Amino acid sequence: MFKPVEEQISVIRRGAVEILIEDELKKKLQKSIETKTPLRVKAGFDPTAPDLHLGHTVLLHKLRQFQSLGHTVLFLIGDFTGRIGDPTGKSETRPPLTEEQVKDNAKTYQQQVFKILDLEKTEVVFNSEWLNKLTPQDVIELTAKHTVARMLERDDFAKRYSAGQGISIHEFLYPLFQGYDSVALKADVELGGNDQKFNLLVGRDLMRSYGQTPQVVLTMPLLEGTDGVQKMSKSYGNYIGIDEPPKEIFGKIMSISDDLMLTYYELLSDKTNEEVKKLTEDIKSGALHPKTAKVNLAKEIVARFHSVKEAEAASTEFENIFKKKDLPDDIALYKIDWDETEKVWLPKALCDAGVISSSSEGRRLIKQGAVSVDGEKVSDQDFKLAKNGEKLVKVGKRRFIKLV
RNA sequence: GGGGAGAUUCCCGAGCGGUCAAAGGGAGCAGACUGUAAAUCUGCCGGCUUCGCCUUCGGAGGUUCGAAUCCUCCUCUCCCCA
Repeated sequence: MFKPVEEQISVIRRGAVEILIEDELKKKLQKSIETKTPLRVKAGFDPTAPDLHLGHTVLLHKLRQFQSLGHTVLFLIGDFTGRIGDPTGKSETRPPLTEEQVKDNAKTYQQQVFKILDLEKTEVVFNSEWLNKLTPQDVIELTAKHTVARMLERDDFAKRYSAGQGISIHEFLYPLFQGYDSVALKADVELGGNDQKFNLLVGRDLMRSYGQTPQVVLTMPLLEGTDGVQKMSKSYGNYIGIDEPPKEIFGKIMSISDDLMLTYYELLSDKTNEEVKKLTEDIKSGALHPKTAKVNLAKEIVARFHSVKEAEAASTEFENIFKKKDLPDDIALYKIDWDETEKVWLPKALCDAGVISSSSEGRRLIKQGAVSVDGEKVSDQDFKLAKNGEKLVKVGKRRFIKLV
């Protein structure tokens, strides 16, 4: 039922930043084959953000690969930590989530996650199950297993400490609790983003302290967002959500830089290593046009979360709008609230319609020559629309609205 | 407990009491170009029917003709000493 160790390893290794320690993983795999027992592969998720984006899927893909190899995924929802509220982001203190919210989020999570994961081979677990049961005594025992100096080894702690930024005590507890999760679950492997490396290693130490065989740690790179600068995150507004409409996903992928596209291929595509390598070379040599490669990537991703049909449709429409400068299929209609004069200042109307955020923005856009009504460019900032049937207004290249 | 430093527009980060809606960078938006919503270049980037007006610089007061800039108190953060 299980493939040979080397074969499994090559799949597992793909795209990973690090595997600590690979030899241990081999041993675990060997044992799993001998005992016909699947490995328990753990990955933790924060219940504060129920909307998954492509960044999350990097990890999910790796989990899926484990499942394809016959192993069991422990999908851990960190509801305990979520309910405490993580103030790491100093600018805005996250309010603690209620039990209700956590449950709702968890549900949404699962709906999305199983677009990628195999339901049959997944155990969904909540860490409040065991963390809530810890007594102060237990917590002290847990904290006694680690030192402040070691905590400060963690990169971001070290940086913040020397930069004079605050570190709350409970932040020290998170790695410990996360590690304790591994103890409670008797995990064989834990996956995480590269930024999680420290926490994952704490898990190894703790398991050893509790007399278990330490988990193997596998880290995956963080996916950069559409800006190509920061990691993909909802709060940076540079994310591509897997629940977004086909057109959005397609468009957003088309907006990433050609360089970033290659990274996306590596981390998100189902193409094999060899295929990705060839594609990279072909782009470099000019044999393959980067746009073509990007279109293919966009289609692949859209198809994954929607369907091949919708991916094709999104692709066609993209070409129509940006190449042939056609109109999209479905343009929103907004009914203007006409006054007695039956005229309305265009920026105001666009603002009311929600196309732009203020009439000042409308003025600016007109000044920049970005607005057209029924194909005619508007140049007068005071342009007034008369009540005269349906008007098609275009703002910039990709914002359309019909005004009535 | 004592002594210092700081809180600025989406983010980072400048800011002589007037010329500050506030430098610069990033993000974002637009235009040109193009091979795409890539890259590059240029412009915009608080609000208001805008050659003017209104609201912003942690909060509340105060000093001034005038404050993001000075004073007082408050809240929060950081550092050093204990």
